[in-house]
Amino acid sequence: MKVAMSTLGKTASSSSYEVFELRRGPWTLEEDTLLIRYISCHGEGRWNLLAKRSGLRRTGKSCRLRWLNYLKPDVKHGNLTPQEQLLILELHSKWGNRWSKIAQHLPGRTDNEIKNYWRTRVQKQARHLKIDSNSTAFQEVIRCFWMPRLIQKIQGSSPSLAMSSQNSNAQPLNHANDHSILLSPEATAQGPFNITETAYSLDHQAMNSSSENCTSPSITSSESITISQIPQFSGYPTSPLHAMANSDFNTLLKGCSNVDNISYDMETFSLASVSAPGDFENLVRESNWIDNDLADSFWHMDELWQFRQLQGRGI
DNA sequence: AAGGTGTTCAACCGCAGATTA
DNA sequence: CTAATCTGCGGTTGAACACCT
Repeated sequence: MKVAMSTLGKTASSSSYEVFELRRGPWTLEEDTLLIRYISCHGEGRWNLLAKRSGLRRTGKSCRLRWLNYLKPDVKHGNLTPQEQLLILELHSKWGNRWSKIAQHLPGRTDNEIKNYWRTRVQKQARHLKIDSNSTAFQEVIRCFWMPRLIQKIQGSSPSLAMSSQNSNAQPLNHANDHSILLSPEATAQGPFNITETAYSLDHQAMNSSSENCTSPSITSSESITISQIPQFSGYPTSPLHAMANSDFNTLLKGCSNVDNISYDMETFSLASVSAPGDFENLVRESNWIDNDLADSFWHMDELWQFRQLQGRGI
């Protein structure tokens, strides 16, 4: 798959018109190696120069994309965790398709990956339900069914989340604008999404019934944070996160990433405000899509990535 | 087993704003 | 100041794979 430089129009620098062909399409192992080597010697940035000097027959754009989305060491490969999915849903409700902005709050995840997740998973469900993914109705579905399920999943996979933040081993997270987050030393060391020791206390019964009456989980807060310390959410309607704004769940999410500038609208939150339209409740229950398609949709890409890494090293 | 259909995600494209000469 | 170039973003595409009939 090759394309002559002259066909690229504006993309190609006018000063760089040369008589060689640019490669397109999937990157080969050799190209990856070349790019990694070049960047390890010269650093990233100045992509057009990099493309010329590295010997890669690629545009600077293509090199940049390959590096940022795939080769960069801190890029996470593999399935999005329920925590990450939850954060994406919440941030998308606030910012819309601002993928790069959302990605900034999911360390190791790229805007491309988040965009793909949204289009392939979230929008797919909207299509199944025959509603516009940008509609208020679909937002309701996400808020009342999907998010609580993800929260359940998070809870289920991390029994220790129920532990109180009063854990004697807890220590303050190094978080610029937050003096309230308490994480165990292990959790802190594990990185932003390993929050198993984060204070997290929810009313299980309310949680379990959330998909039936669409009432967001009621809170049995251990009050490790005060309302004044909780950032204010001003985005689209209240969500399970809003519902839990007075709980340690905020601690959980904040532990997930740098969401300092997110604003939680505590003033507008009330349990009454999160009741769901019955139509969607039935629709969603009948289609049974949440459990099957979303919360449980985990793949096994980690192994593939590790395999590729080994290949790259010639192992 | 084979062909058709659906899904995923890496990569491309066009555009706009930022930077540089 | 202006034009050229670079960079980053969001939308879209298409190859590869999975699933279904």
